[in-house]
Amino acid sequence: MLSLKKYFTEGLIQFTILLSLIGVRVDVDTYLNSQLPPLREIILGQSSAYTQTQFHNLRNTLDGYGIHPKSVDLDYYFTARRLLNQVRALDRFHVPTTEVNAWLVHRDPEGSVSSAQPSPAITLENSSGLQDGTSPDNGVRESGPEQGFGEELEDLGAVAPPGNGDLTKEDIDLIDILWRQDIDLGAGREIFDYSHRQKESEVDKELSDGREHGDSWRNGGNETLDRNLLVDGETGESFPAQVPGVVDQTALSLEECLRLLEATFPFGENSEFPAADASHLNEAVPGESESSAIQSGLLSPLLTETESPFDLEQQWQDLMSIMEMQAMEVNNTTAEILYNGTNGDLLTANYSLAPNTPINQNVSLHQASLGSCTQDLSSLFSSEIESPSVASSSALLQLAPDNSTGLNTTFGSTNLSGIFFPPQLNSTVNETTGSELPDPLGGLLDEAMLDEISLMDLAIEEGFNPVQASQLEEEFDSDSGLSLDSSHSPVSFSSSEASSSSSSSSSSSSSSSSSSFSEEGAVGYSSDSENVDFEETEGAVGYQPEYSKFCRMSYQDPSELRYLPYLEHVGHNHTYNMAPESKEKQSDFLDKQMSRDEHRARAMKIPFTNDKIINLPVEEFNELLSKYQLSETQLSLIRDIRRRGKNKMAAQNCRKRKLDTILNLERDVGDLQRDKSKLLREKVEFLKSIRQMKQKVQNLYQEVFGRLRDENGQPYSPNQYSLQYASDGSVILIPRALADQQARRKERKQKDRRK
DNA sequence: ACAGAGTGTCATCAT
DNA sequence: TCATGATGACACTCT
Repeated sequence: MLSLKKYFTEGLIQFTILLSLIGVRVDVDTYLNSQLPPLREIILGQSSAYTQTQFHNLRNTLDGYGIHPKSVDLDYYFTARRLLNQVRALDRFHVPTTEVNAWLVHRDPEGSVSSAQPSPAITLENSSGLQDGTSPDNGVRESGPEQGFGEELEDLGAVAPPGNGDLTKEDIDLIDILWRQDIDLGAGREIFDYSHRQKESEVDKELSDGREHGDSWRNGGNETLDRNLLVDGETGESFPAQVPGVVDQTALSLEECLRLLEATFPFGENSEFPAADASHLNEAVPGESESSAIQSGLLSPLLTETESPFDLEQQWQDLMSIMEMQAMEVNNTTAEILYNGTNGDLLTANYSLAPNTPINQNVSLHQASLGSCTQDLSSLFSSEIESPSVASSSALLQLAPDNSTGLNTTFGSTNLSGIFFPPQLNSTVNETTGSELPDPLGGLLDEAMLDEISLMDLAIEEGFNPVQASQLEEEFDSDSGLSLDSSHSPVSFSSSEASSSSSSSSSSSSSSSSSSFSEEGAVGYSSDSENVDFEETEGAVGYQPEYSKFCRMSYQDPSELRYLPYLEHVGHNHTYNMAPESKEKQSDFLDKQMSRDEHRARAMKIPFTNDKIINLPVEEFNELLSKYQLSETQLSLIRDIRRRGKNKMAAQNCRKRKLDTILNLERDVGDLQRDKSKLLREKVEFLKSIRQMKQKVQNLYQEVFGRLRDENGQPYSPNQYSLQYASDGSVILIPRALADQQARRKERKQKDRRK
């Protein structure tokens, strides 16, 4: 997958960028029509995990194109034919216009067309205001009242380049059919408007992105989703509102938006996800069904076979391996859904945001579809999507509790020894050992079983075989073999980072970051980034071609790239519509997501991300450094960041190893204790057995000796005679004195042997 | 207030 | 010699 990603991003996209830069008109629309007709998205929704590919944003916003890259189904890239097809279609490549979301949520106090005055954030996001010429028009038309079919076609044409064949006739016919089917439900024509769908796709994307980024998603999703969704009072079905204009829609209050959204998506009591995602969720995150499958499909074959209790270890290893295979299958399923699914909900579903995640009303679309730097893509894809290992780990984490629950349920409610060992085993043991002896094997069984089960539970709770997860991670994440740091994930930022950043004021070495805080203040991230005086930057001078490598996008103004690394934690600034205190909260929220080194890097205007600084191979790292004219202070900071970052990961590995060692020792101690008790029980058993045999021999001796008679028919005196076992197996009667003499002789021999 | 866990960081050594 | 990993020790935050 990684190679695919690299191939796609570094090869194809750059080629595309190159073509567009030299003036070849790039439009993916035909390609999409041939491979993925827009109707598919109209019917099924968004289909690709490529949610943030914003390359060519500038050019395409300029052109007013409207195809969102999410519509690109990644699966098709697996075939060379598709690649070829794509390359052939490069001259008509389409690029998303995320500004649609921006101005839709923009609250225009003037009540005019809001997109006509793009805020600085919009400008940044869209790589300048070049789209100004098109987006107001689009905005009015797309959000305008329902239009006739002819107008609709015109509208489509307006969104897409005229005459480019955005929608084939079949598509239009299908749209028409669908529209006729749904029009009685109150759905307006524009629900099938491709550009309209596209905007909703953007919203979906933002929604999913927002979920990935924590509690910031919902607000943004509300604001955008609700702009044109109303609920039928009778049926409860949601449909696009026939709102006369953008302003009216955006004039909805947040409360109204929330209400509308919740009415639109009856998520259920504690569910954030639409019902449509539930199936995916089930597929991706095996819950009851999966665990029950494991119970029936995995346990039973093991349970039905009669195995020695000493094969327990092997049994459990088998079981664990099967479960891991199941988990891998689940991961594959997850990956497929991620690539083929209707939207990015699964991403968040895998990370299982708490159903009751509080809604941050103040956080909006800021994390949605950041301007095209693949740093965002890498943070999303390399660590979550394109790296199945991470996705697998998430799936594993999801799988594990379910499995453990299922197993616990099974084991807890069932006689364990009865399950794993047929009754005859235990009964046999009991019979041979007799009633007076404890049942060593039986007790051992239960003990071993419980211990093994607890160990298994422990392994599951520890993250379901973390060793394998890390191996998988290393296998797929060849870019950085040490990418265990989950804090880099945009979803699961470490609270410690937040804490460390918040604790920076007490740290002597963090004065710069503190000052940078005060400088940056509570005005909002992106605006801050934009307000940075570029000319004052010590380093980071000049656009470097490497940007095309590291930030795979086609920004034409290099200056816009300079501070994009800072935006890896920022996302878009859609906060211009927010109250200042909301911005403050968001700023604080995002500030706390950044580590101290990230703050330092930001304060020092380091022109690339900490992730690159830390994880790039040394050759690439040095190459990267050589591309920029960095001051000594910056270089020092960069090297410190790299050292600290690597050391941080090393410390995490070290602690993990230490913990594993402790756990292994704990397990070994338990095993040894079980072995010891088992040996003790066996010893007791043998001693008892020996005692019984001695008793039997004694009884036989008495019986035989008592039956012997001399010539007079009198019994022999046990004091004068004794029975002796001859070497040939016979038994002879000899005088006691001779027997004692022989016995003494034997003792001497034994003593001599011992010496 | 305190203890303990978790984490980041530094120093140091090993590879 | 440099880069990097491993690890003990310390400081800090959070629960």
